[in-house]
Amino acid sequence: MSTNSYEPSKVEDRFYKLWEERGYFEIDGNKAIQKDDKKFAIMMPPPNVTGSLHIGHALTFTLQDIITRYKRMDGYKTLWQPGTDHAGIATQNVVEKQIMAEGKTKEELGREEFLKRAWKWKEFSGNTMVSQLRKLGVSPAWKRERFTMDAGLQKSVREAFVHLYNEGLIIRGNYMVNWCTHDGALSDIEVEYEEHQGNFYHMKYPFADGSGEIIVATTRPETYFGDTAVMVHPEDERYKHLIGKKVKLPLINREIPIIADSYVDMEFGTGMVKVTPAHDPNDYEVGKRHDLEFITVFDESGILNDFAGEFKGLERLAARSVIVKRLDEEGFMEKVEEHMHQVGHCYRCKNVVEPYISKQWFIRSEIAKKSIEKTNEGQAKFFPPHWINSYNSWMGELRDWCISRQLWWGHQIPVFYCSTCNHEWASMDEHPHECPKCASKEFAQDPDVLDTWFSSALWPFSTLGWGNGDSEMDRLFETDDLKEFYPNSLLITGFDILFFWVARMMMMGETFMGKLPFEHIYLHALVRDENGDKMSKSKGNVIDPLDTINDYSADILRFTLAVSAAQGRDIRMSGDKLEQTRNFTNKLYNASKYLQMNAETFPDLGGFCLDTELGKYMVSRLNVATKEVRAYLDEYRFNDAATVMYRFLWNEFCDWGIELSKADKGSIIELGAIFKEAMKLLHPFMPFITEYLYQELSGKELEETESIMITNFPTKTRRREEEEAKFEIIMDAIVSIRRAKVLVDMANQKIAKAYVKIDGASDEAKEMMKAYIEKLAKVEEIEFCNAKVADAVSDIGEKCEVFIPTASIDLAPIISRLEKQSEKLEKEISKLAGMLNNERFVANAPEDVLAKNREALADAQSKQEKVQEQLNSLQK
RNA sequence: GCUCGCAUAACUCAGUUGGUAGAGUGUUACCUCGACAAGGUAAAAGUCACUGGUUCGAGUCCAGUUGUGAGCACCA
Repeated sequence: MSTNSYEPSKVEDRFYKLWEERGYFEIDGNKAIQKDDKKFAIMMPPPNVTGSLHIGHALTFTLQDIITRYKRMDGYKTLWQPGTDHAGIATQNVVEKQIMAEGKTKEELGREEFLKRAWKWKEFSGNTMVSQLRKLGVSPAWKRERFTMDAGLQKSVREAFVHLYNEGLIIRGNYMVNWCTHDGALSDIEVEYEEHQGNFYHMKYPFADGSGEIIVATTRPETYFGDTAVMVHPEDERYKHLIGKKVKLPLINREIPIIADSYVDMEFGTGMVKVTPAHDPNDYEVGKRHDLEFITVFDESGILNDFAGEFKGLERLAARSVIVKRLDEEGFMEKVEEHMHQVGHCYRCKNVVEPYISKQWFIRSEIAKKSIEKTNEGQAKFFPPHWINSYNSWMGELRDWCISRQLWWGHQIPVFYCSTCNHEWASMDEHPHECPKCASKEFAQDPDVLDTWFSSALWPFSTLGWGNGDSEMDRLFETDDLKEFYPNSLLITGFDILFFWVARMMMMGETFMGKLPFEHIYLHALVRDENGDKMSKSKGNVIDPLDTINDYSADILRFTLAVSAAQGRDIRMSGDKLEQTRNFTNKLYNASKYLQMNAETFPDLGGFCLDTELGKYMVSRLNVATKEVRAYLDEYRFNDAATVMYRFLWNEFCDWGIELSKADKGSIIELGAIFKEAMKLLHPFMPFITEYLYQELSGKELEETESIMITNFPTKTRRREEEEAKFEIIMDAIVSIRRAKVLVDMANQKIAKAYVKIDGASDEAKEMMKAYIEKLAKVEEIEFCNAKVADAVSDIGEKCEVFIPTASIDLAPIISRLEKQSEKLEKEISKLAGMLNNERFVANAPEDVLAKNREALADAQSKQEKVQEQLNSLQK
């Protein structure tokens, strides 16, 4: 190694390029280690094609990459399917703004020209996301990268649509939908409700016969032009007699009846409700029940129409204050109260959403039925499991899904209307030649496009070739893909798109493939800032993952995210945590430097026999770590798996392995091999530094050899109890001596002599331990003894007792420490004795627990004896 | 209103079928001893939110309370 510290920027791009060029990321990238019938498939949730990488992406793709690299190294034929999403509304809005900046409108440009612009923008901006992703070191099968509007996926969308259309599962109709006056129709979940301080306007409606007036209360006075009734509860004694009478709407003087409907809550407001069937979902139902007229008072852009009389031409929200003022002037406003209520906003543009009657396309909710059943039969498993509750409750209340969008950017609905014979049909053919019924050439395609989530709902199988035709076969997908990779093994995504995306994939996957699309669904939480606040541009607390990669490294960002990713828990990201990981990478670098000071290169573990005691001990610890990392990764416990690596490499390998090797240089070759093996274990988390150190210790350059990423993930998990027991004693003795030395103010000094009393270790074992203890405890000479040593400071460890002879030292602090220790032991003894004296405990507790407790009690008691003895001797 | 989380050391958080409470950071003391001061050694620090229950035994299971967060629904 030539430099003084590891420089990630020098290796990350270089390694990534080599990995990708060599095709390691592709499904046969690990061909040499693939095992029969082991297949793993995971889909990348396609990020918005014109977006840029944010910290949430960094988290989700890091976790996906960890699992993918793990499976790939573990011999699975692995597909991680990458791609991007066309993101209808978001992308269209961006392009519209560009055009507006040029002083034009999209209508002036025309649909065709607009789409050209959108594609251009997609080409320009579409690579940003994927190139940023590469910086993160992720390893999806890039050669298969898809786009939700590429040719094959357009075909699959048409295939799906036509199928559902012909089955009657897609229908078109005039219904009340969520309408954004900017973005058009939205599905139910695209509306975000927010608390809003509004007003409750109490309006006077005079009776038609001039015999007085009634008071109705509303939050949206501008809709009253569409009122076609006033309703009261049929049992309401106050108003019963009014049912059937007529009132006149203020200013416009249209007469409407007072009707009775039990929907009315008598306690709320005045108990009199204006009914506006065309502008309120409840009133819509009331209107149908009572056969009322549906009067729409503003157009698709929210501009009031003729029904609004003098207010025609005003925008609905702007009109409110004008209307209220006028009503007040004319004496129609009884009072205005403040009123807190929920107002729906468009999730894209934050515009206030209106209930609006419109002719739209819907997928009927029946489509979800089987996928709900199968999920509850356990055919797909959620991690963490409680998400199934949210899934069920949402799926259970599912209403028809509005899938048409008044946009140009997206999959245009493949339905055609013949103007000659009025025939309507859905066509697989992008450009049909004639009406299939009357052969007329006079027909037009529905102008709307499909909800973006319609195409992403097909993602788990459309990317595998379903419905693609065969144009891109063997390039983007292969013939057997569906057979090999459907259902996908796993989905990793954020809980926030459980309904938007996961649920939709479940219904579509089940419908078209007959099987749920995933075996496992891992939903991760949110990344927050160090104060636990949500990151947002307006708050200015956004952490840009690319900045983090530049300032630290991709490895550091990845590991920090992984070690923080406890299931179901939000992640607080902070500079402190990144620094902790940076220190960890520095530790690894230095450990490797130490190894290289002692040998040029190191073999791979497994190619040779471990001879040294230390080597055997460390390999046992590695095996324990291997077992744990595997178990944790198999359960998607990323934080636990990462913590195990941290613990093993720092607290075991460096703190003890390397230190002990200073007393046994012969073990260093073995430790190097073990370290290399540990790099494999760590590779999924930190792909770059592990590759670097692995090659360094092998004395190779990646350019001339195979990558660590297609070596076998460690499999050995056998523990060597015997060696572990020996080293536990060694470490205990070392810590005990160090503790004793602190007491006599000799902490960091070398001392001449120390005695160690170990019960039950053979002379041979003791001989082996000697050098290690001398070196690490800094003692000139260790002598093993069988009895207490007089005139000595002692320390009682877990497995041994040590004595440092002393002539003249201050004993007071030693005595106080021992007294404290004695108190602690006393507490422990009374607790354990209490348990063991309890007949019911002894009768009911399992044998191994009893044994463990008895042993613990005996231990504590003998320790206590020794402490007491020590105290006695010192206090003389 | 319904559903689902969370509450453990000063701070951030682990704690997987119930079996003597863990990590990192921070704190204190000491250490430049040839991997690493982005480091080392040692130490101190917890009525596991509260109340009750089940059990021989509860941070862990059950019921309730308080605080806190999220999702869904309703609101003329």
